[in-house]
Amino acid sequence: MSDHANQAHQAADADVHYDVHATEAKWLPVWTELDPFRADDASPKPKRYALTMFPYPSGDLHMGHAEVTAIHDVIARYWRQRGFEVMNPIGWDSFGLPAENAAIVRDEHPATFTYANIETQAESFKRYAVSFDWSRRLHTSDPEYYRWTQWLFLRFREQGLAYRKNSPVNWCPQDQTVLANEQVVDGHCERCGAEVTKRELTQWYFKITDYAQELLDGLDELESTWPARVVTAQRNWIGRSEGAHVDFPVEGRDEPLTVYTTRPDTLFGTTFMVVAADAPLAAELVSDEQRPAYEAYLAQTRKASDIDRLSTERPKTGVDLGVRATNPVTGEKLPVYAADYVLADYGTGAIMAVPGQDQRDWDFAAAFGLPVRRTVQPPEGWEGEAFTGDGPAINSANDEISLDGLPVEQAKRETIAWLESKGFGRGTVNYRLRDWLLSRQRYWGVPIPVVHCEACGEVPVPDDQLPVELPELRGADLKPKGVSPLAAATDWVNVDCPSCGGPATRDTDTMDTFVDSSWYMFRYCSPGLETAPFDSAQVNAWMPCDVYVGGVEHAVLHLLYGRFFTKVLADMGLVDFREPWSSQVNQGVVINQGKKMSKSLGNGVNLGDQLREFGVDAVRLTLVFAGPPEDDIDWADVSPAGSLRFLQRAWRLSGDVTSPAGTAADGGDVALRRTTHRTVADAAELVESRRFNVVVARVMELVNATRKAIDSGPGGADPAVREAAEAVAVLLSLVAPYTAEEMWERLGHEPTVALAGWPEVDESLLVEDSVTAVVQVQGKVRGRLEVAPDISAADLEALALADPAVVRALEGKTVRKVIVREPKLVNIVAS
RNA sequence: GCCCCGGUAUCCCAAUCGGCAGAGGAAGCGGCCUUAAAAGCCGCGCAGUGUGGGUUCGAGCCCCACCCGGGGCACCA
Repeated sequence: MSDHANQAHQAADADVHYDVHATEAKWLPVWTELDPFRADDASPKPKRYALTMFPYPSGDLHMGHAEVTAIHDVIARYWRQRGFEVMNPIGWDSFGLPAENAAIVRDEHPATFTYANIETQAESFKRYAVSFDWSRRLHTSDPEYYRWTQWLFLRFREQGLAYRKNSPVNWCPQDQTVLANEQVVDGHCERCGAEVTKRELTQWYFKITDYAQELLDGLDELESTWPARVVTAQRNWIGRSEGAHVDFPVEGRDEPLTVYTTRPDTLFGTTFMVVAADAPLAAELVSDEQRPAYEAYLAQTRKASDIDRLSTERPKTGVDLGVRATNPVTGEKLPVYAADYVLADYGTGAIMAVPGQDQRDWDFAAAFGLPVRRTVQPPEGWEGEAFTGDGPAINSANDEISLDGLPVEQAKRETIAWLESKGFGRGTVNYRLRDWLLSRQRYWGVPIPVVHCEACGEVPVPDDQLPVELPELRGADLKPKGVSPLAAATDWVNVDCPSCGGPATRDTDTMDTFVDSSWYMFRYCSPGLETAPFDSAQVNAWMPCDVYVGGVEHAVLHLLYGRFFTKVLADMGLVDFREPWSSQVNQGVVINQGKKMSKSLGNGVNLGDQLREFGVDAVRLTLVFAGPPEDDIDWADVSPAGSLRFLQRAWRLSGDVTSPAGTAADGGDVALRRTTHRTVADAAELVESRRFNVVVARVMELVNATRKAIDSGPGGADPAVREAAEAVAVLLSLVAPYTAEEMWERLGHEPTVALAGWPEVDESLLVEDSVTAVVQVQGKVRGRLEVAPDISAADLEALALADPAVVRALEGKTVRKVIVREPKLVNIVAS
């Protein structure tokens, strides 16, 4: 056992120390018995919903869990003290790959590993004294939960919001599954880090793009209550751009070649066209003569990884498709190329190339010896290649329209109007956001509740047959084979078609686990409900969540998907709000010695060790006090030992109070009473504005002031001392529940301090009877005056000018100007 | 390359409206207590706020440029 814990345990002089671990052991069962954190749906109190991102059950809790829940719990416990009915639920995001991979290695079932970890984490959360409502606990891998995930999927499908399509998708060769766009980071699998390749597969998608504009617009309202970086990340991700679709007739083809451009004003400068090599369109357009060359190029493109494709340094490659398109504005015949620098799944998969105004097109033109025609006048002395800035249009006129001389924005508008009037194109809004690829070729997830029948095609599993439960597979059965492990469970796969009764097979993919976590906050509002995913009335009563606390790594994935689900549910009439989380807090990460904790660096800090050494309260206090919640915490910079010392100091106050419980504070030492009331008032404001570290600092001040009052002031019998100590206990209950409870008991009260209520602030004690006014001459402090807080500007100016030090400073000078900011400052300008 | 956030004492961090740069903690130093140490208690703060300009009676805070750190986007037409 460590030195610190030893000292705490010995408690030889009981007035100085309390036994941290004995205190934890004492109160935990009492709280379990009292069950003070169960949220009452029927409560008449105003409701608050405090949500923390539910954990994935990987081993035991670590420092990251400790930080997020410590911060989150301050808010939940504060609201409770303020008289709100608080729902603070907990559950587990318990489907997912790590358990499946572990099951393969250990020849087990993923559930064994998963549920064992959940139990471990649950016990740890309880010891960590998080004020969760355990009665609402859920696990996304429970059939009772995923039944409703399937139900929601079917509702989405009915509305055309879940559909199957064949297209090139991101494929992780390591995990042997497809990935959503959001799960590919710099060309690598977000989860395992393997280089992602492309495969052409038929997959399930959610049509999140239908909501692109609303998801973007909704961010305007969230801007003031969500972290700026999350809002920015989502805006970037959605990537709205405004431009036009332009139709280029193609010789020998009825359909025109339609491109998307954000620069319709540069249409006159188009000197060639490019189609994404891997777009079906390219294969359609290519001439017979060029087909072999195209196919060779395509094969080469397919081999290139996203890493290569993402490199902007890479030389431009492509192949002439052997067809000609006509520029609608000039009538010119333009060559059409296939190239890999154009993306198949953005816009129309084809572009009009304007080398004069686009560097990528310039590079391609240079590589293929294609002409350049500038349509925007570059500034004097321009030595660059493509010019993308603003300037007057040039070389942009035909018999019907002239853009020459117009600035870019105006030229765009004119061009779009002309295109629309001629039927050659139209103004368009485009988004970077793609539909959400939700199917996965893995086992430990929600089975997609669809049956494929030769006669009937795609048939949804009827609601009354839900859930479609996972077949029992374990160990080697789960090994990635490129097709879902479910496909091998033939008894499970082969079913009668729900529609015609003929032979059919189940869909063998499972859902992305982000589907599970897109609606769990709704389920918490009516967790046991067996007839629907949630009770709309309860959901509308509790939601949207008043605060959502979690890591910023979910800025675009989970947080965007959850918003999307909410909007769909609102459109289905199931909820009456359109954003699930009205405010959000992102905590930083806990690092050590300037670096991320890792096994290879050997700088890991184990939460269990810290709790054994310093106790729950000291660790929680350290995490909250370290700095603003969103800042990273370097464990080497903070002092859990210092936190423990402070808690002992606070606790000791409760033993030095000699007045009986219930003593009225009136008549107590006014100076201490002022400090107490000021601290309580400030603490409320600071919690509301999420400056938890400052709250702790203010409580430390109050503890110091109370100590002073006991030792060298009015003494422990003064009623103000009791008032202060009780305030300390309540304020500390937000961060250090064990210490606060112990103090509360020693002060003669019944448990639990968590429901003691926020101390009432006496406004009259917040008004000071005098304030210090600073007198400056030329901005330098020359004197101080004790004045009444309501002193008039004229009186303060007169006092200031009469101050001897000021008079001295003004000798030989003429007063030019006097700025008075009563009651705190006077600045005299003189020369 | 573009966009966002941040640089305050040895360290972590405070500083509502532009108004005395310091609330709190860590480390350090000194004292009391102690046979001694630990713990406890008391005391000790001349950094002018990354750099250079500007606005202002007055700038950590506002404006401009730059440096450093962190994050997002990036062949998305």
